[in-house]
Amino acid sequence: MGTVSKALDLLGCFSHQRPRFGLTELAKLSGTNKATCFRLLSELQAFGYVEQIGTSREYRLGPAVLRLASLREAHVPTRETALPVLEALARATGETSHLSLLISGQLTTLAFVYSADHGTKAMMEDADILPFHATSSGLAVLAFLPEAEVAAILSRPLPRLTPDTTVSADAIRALLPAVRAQGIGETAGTFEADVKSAAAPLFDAAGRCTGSIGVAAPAARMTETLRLVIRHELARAAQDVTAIWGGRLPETLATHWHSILQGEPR
Amino acid sequence: MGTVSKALDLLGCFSHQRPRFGLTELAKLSGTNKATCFRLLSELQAFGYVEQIGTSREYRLGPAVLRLASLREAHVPTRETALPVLEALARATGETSHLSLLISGQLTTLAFVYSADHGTKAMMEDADILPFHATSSGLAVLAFLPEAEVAAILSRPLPRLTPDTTVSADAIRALLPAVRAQGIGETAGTFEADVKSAAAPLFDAAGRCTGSIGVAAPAARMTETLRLVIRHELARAAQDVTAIWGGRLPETLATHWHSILQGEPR
DNA sequence: ACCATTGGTTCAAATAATGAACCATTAGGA
DNA sequence: TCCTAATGGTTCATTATTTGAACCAATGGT
Repeated sequence: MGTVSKALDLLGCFSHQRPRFGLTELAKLSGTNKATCFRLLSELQAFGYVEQIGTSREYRLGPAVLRLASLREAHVPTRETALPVLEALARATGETSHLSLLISGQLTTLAFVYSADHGTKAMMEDADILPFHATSSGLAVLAFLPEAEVAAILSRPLPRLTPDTTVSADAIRALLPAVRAQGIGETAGTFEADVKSAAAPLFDAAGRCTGSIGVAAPAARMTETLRLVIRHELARAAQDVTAIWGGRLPETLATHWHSILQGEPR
Repeated sequence: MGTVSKALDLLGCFSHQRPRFGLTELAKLSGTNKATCFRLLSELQAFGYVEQIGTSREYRLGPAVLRLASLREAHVPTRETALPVLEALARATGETSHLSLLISGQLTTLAFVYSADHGTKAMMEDADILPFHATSSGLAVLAFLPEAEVAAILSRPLPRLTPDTTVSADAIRALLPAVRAQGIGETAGTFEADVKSAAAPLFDAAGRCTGSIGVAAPAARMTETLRLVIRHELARAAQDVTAIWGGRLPETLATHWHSILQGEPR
């Protein structure tokens, strides 16, 4: 593995749950030698990608990442262009809508919008990484990924996050044909015990699946009626985002979603 | 130089002016061998920090940078907390306010706010890199940087951007004591011919200068009255941002700004 | 049909990365 | 107060990776 990859691995260690690290701590987590980790961090620090917190010596992400993100959004406004669709989706369903991007084999939350309709709602955080096997977004993406990538993902450990999490790779695989046919993945309590959700895949210009758009609701509110509304709105929203991003739907999906949109008027 | 630094240099090559690159192009610009550049890009691509544009083979920044920025802002809300101050500053002065951060020796625009008061205004872009010698922000920061860093910055070429740009290092140095005493740097037409601007430095918890906050206006509108209003509002705004970020002003500055705020009521 | 340029690849030579052991500083507890 | 056990940071001989000139294949313009 290249040296650069190790440095980027270090950046990947940061998360909402662990936003700062001591040197030894990070070395342990990333599996690098302490001296190596130190040298890598020093280089990242020199460029402002990490910084040390004032008095303590812990490391956290530095301001240089803001510049890159700003440039990326200015040139390829991914988040900005998807937000209006997310807002419409949250409004139409009365539930939390969210959008995830497939980044380097990981499904990363890029944006979300809450609905103001209810006192309770499914909560989300930007930049969180979603497990493929336990989320509707994960299933939606898995169903449209090349077999090689699916195999790679399902060969990793599939942790049990709730009593209902599907932890067998074969069981996950068995779900995918239906997801592929419908163009929508659904889960119930597999990620968070009291949340049910549905999600649809997104595609790039080459027709590759690059992410998903979803809706999550407290289990108690997910009636069959709401479920159908969500499926309807998701088909529309996924088509919209894919179109805005200049993507292209697989033929079969375009057809099936068309029928969903015709058959179940809002 | 470490390999990681070379990879980070590649990321640093991206800008508003040049948001995508062919391989050969980027190799030339970054001064790396084409093979090296390719290998580095491949590693960055594997992690989603760059991506190749659909049909063409050009590279651009990838979506992974969005995740990092999102995490950084969630944990250290730099931009978000400064924006209200920028808005107040733009409102109070009727001109464009902006905030820059010292990142890895470069002064980087983090945020800006336009005023709706006039049909013309000084234009800005996020993530742009400001030349120290030609901007009020640059002078404000230079005046409060350790001598070693000042020397490093002024030893680099100082390009003539307009007929009025100060291009002599000694001439820049001569300006700094006044800026240090006032706590405010000012320029007139040194960056963009028809823009005058003023800026004040920002400080971190250790009292180090980490950026600046400024106001830029079309030269024709910068009367002595407006200039005094801007100086007044800048002193306030810089104190506010420094306080919000948990920074500490140098003693002398705190005193001088206090007198500005007392002496020139709004 | 040609040439110029591009992205991408190869492999021996050169260089940089590695990691066990070490030091210095700090925090906490007895 | 002193001792212990962490921590962040450093060293340097060994090792493995990076490097770059030359090369290839593909594309596009003339």
